[in-house]
Amino acid sequence: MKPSVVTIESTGHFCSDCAVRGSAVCASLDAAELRQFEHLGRRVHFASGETVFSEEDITTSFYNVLEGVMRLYKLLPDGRRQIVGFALPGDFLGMNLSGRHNFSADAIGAVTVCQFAKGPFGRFIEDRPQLLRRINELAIRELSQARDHMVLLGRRSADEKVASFLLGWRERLFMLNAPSDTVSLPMSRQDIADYLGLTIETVSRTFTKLERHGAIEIIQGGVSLLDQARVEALAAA
Amino acid sequence: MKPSVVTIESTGHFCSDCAVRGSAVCASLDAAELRQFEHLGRRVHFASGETVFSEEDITTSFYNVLEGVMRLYKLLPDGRRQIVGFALPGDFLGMNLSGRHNFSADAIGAVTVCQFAKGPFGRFIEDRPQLLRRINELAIRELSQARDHMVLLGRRSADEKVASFLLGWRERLFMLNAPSDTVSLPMSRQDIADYLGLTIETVSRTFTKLERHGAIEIIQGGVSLLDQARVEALAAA
DNA sequence: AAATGCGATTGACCCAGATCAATTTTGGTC
DNA sequence: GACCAAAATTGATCTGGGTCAATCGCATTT
Repeated sequence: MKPSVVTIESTGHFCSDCAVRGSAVCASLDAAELRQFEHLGRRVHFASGETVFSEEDITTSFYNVLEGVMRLYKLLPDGRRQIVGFALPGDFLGMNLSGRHNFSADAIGAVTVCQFAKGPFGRFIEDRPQLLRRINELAIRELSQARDHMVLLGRRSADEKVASFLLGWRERLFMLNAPSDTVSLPMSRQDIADYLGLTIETVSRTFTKLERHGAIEIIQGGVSLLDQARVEALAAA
Repeated sequence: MKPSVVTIESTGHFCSDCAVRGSAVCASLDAAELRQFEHLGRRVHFASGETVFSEEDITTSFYNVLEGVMRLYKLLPDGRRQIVGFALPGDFLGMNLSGRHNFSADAIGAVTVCQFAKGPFGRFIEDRPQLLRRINELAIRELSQARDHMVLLGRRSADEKVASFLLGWRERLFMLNAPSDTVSLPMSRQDIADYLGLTIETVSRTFTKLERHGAIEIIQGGVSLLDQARVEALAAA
């Protein structure tokens, strides 16, 4: 979907009371640095379905997700799509070598990001190895997740893929805030399919199968984990 | 395979005439720093099939590949294997967050690495942001490769997987040294299968098919690219 | 409350790639 | 150069998940 209305808030927000203060890149900054940092970023809102940046776009900004969920994906020339990850509040996007993004990102539901212009942000990092170290840390974590996902894509069955996805997603939501055995799934079945390397039909059938076996209950906007042990068994660690 | 004979050379080597001087982490160091750096690493040899480190091992060292090829892989409890990458000279291994490796690595053929103890290396980085930046650069490059590989694993057909693999591997060898349309494949068919998320039979059949179509010739220890355009077409970039 | 439209589900059928099972080729080794 | 073991190839068959094609829900609009 193409961008339509983007809202930019210029003022009125402070890093010190930012929701992702503790988990994002900025976690590595002290109070004084944070005040300077504040002037670098601006909050930007995206409506559901809007594209935040596209693969092969020149990188002009870095983004810190504040609210909402984004899908990160790559397309093949013939339209096949692979979702390489979902971004949640606290995730940092935009790192690259070539000066171009190497995946596209769009909003699933309403999204707020903290946007940093590349130049000023780069200069700010320059003499703050702490921040660089933090960014490195995030990159290494993502790398580890990426490798786990390769195992899933290359070597797991459809049942295992869906079960691991549910557990992994639940875990990520848990890390953020809401402890809950009802797992909210803001993304579409097609998104899940493109994340797991399956078709939408297979994802749907697998959900239904899990429900028939009493492992989950499919509810509005998500699922309820009824029998976590069973789902874990299916995920086959 | 378990470690058997590991040869350690304590002296007699200098970073300044190291084969990977220009491409590895050390590329970010100046002559003076290089002399200090020299004392941190030691060259270690591994014989074919030996394991350099295993997943879940406590990280005690970082490694810089100097010579040879390594397979990097993860295993599922039931033995299914996914190769998450191949390491070539210049590659840097061992970065992680948890203090444990998140994949295993073993030698394909004879391998020489430059091994750094975690502590001293960490301290050396401490006040050298240049080096940290270099490591970050390498991590980001790997992340980009990992995402490309997710697309391959999740959304490409067997033919496309094999064709892209051949082109990608040829490209990596090209970057290193030997410009050549004969592509050396030091890894086994099983390794290729576990890298591409296929079975050994499918890899073998696809090679044969490519050969029948005149796109490649299967030779001792590799293949010869006869019709690169055709292979590229199959890879469907 | 009927109409619309899109996401999700379900069913019927198919096929790419897995599995199972022999060979064949290659590389050592005595 | 005969022998053996491991790797690779090839063939026959099977099947998990894809493809094609209807519905089925709902939420939104009129």
